[in-house]
Amino acid sequence: MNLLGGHSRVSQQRSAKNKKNRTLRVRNRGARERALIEAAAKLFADQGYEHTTTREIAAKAGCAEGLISRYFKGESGLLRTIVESQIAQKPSTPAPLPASIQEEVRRLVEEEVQHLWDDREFLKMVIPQMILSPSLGREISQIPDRRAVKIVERLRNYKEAAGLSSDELNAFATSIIGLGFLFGFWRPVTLGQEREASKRMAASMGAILSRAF
Amino acid sequence: MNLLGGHSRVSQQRSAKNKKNRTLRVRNRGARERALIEAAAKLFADQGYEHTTTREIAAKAGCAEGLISRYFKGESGLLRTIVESQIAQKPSTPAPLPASIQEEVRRLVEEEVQHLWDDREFLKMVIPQMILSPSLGREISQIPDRRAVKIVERLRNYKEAAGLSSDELNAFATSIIGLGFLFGFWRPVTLGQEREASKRMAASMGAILSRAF
Amino acid sequence: MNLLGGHSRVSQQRSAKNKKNRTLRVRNRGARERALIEAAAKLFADQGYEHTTTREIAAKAGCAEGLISRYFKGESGLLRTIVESQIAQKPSTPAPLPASIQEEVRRLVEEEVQHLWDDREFLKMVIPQMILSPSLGREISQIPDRRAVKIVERLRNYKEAAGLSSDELNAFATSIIGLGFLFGFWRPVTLGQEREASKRMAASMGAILSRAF
Amino acid sequence: MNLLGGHSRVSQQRSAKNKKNRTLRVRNRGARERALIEAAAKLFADQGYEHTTTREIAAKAGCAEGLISRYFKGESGLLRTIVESQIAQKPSTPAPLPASIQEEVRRLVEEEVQHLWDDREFLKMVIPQMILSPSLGREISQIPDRRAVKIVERLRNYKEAAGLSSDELNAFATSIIGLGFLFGFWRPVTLGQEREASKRMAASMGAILSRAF
DNA sequence: GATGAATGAGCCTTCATTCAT
DNA sequence: AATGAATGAAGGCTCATTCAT
Repeated sequence: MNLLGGHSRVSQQRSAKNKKNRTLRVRNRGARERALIEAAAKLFADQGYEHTTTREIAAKAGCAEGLISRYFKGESGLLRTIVESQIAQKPSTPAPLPASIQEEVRRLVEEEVQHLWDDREFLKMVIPQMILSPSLGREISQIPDRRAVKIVERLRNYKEAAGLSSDELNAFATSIIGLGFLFGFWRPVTLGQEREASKRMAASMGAILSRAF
Repeated sequence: MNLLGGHSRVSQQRSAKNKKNRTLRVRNRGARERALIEAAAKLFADQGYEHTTTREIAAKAGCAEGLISRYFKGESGLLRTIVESQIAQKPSTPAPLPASIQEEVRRLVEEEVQHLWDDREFLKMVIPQMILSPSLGREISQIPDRRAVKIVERLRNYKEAAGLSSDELNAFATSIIGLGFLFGFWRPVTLGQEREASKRMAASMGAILSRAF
Repeated sequence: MNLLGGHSRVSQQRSAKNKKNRTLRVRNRGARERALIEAAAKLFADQGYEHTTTREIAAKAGCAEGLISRYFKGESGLLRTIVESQIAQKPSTPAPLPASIQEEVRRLVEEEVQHLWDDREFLKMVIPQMILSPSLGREISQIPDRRAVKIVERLRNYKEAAGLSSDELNAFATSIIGLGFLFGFWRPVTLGQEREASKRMAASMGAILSRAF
Repeated sequence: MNLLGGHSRVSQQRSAKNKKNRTLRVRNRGARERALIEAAAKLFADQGYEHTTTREIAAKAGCAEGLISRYFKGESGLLRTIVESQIAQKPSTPAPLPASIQEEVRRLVEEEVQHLWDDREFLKMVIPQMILSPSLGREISQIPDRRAVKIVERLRNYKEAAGLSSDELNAFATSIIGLGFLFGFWRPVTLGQEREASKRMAASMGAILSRAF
């Protein structure tokens, strides 16, 4: 009941009983945002974005549900924030070049497998959204494409790479990335193959590919 | 029989028990089930299972919403029915063996690319669910695994295949399937790469792989 | 937990316990719509549109909240429906013409006062919305404008009306409507004047106006 | 002093108790209060009280949201402050009496129309609340009632007014106020009639009314 | 004193399922 | 057998207020 006698829809004066057993408030926006992002990323990966409620995210992050809307403009904004920060991620320092291209190919395959496995939480989270939204897919494709460019550059350091045209080299690098996806993420995570078996298969295939030179 | 035109298993179970008025009833029920399956498969692929309402499915199929619960025990049963019928699908007739293993490898890659492209609607539909449900992933992994076995069998017809161990051959076949997935589905559909570019990359890679022998 | 192991956001299978103590379902869409309209009109008038929750409307109408969205496209659609049906209302049968224009003026004022009093629930409901939305105001202004035209027509039946120009006659009729609004609605309902006092004032003013001829 | 520039009663109460640093503090607090009142009055009139958030008010006033609770005991207190200051408003200096009562009646109508037009922002703000709260309506009705008394007093200066009883005179004055409301606020602001057309209608009606004497 | 981060109750809406017709 | 009206349990979001800083 407000000033004018009407029932206010929103302003129900918080009664005295709420003063007790209230959680201590902390003021730290940055930490709250990070907690929400972390909680959401985990839940999105585990249950899927569609099955994750803002209630769950807030509970896991230990803060109020309303902050999701306020900080990220809604649940979808939270997803977008996570995706964008992942896309913007800086590349790691490159490994030293092995002596032979065969060695390098094997190493690349192994590295990609590991990399995709490390990113599995992110992939589980975004793949359903990529399928729904072509534009998101295109945005995310920057990640493997940039990696492919890096691989081509590395392979060009070996004289044997001269035997392949630019397009072939590009297809080769893209395929290495793809095999990383396949054996690092797709088969172990999505198809449920045992991870060690996946890695062995990848290593076999790396060895076979290295013979292309 | 393709996914979207497949006979529903439910309709086959039920068709026997209607003794009277059989022709009419069977035709009606079967037709309705097929209409629902077809409508659902299209909508699930386009909008995702999570964003497809039973209302939409019924509207597109031209029948009442309640039938989804009645025939398929709910929306999820409809998805299950579709997935199961796809898994149970009979393999198509194999192509004749080319003269050289190089030719065969190139052909296999191309065939896989085409195959995964043809199945893109199904994949778009199930991938988000596979990520959510390891058991579904394991079930679906039967499909590529059976194909890999077939590929191994075919490659064994060439003497050059003897140079690879059984594990290597298996990894090789699995990788071919994976490249089919990569260039037939993943890159064109999910990452938004132009389909022809994807096919060219796949052909390049097929050529490179064929040199492994 | 659904088919795929994920938690469905919406499809929580209704457990068996709900089968008991469920209200009997009646299938009568028209009656439901009318009940909702009636309940909403009353609540909107009493508490204001902004302070009326769909929960309250549904409870008062004795049906499920979701129907408001389904039938009227939301709470606002319910308001729109009510307003439109009021605007479209057929005019009542006109009273017989009194012998003198003086009598007619007094009668008109009285009639308008009564009319606006009768419509007070509707006015209480729409006025806040009219103030918010100019377009709604313009739409609703059709009601008094049509009434003013009718009044002008009636007055033209008396030779004394010839003493007023068309504009004057129009202003006169509009003022009669306005006095009806003033003493029939505004003062008794909004300013809290005692209704009988309002009516007496209106009668006084009617008498004074009648001397204009 | 106009509504939107009026001194807050709260600020005057508080201004005394700050002994130290008075000038600065008083100026700041008073200025903030005035800024909040001004911002709120504008927003309440434009969007309605119900649709105005404290966030918006604070943003427009250029100060912190929390001050609304602190200074005015919440958003509703802000509205109450505005309304009370308007009700308490001093009457303006009366115009000189024209030679004829006819002239005076025409002048009064015109004056009222202008007056209600000037107050339109205030009316847009309070009308929805008046409809919700009879007590607020009664409080606000002081404003037109006091004006009606003033009009009666003025009319009594003319001998022609003696032809009307006290009640009639009162009804006449109240009707003039009502026509001011009708043509100065209701029709142009709420019904969307063009303002000049409203004024012309009012002038016509003023002329007609003046013939009552 | 002033700020604005944080709270959390409550709102409208959606939608799979049920069941009277 | 088929329909679609009705249900009701969440879900995301808003926003006045509180209170740590």
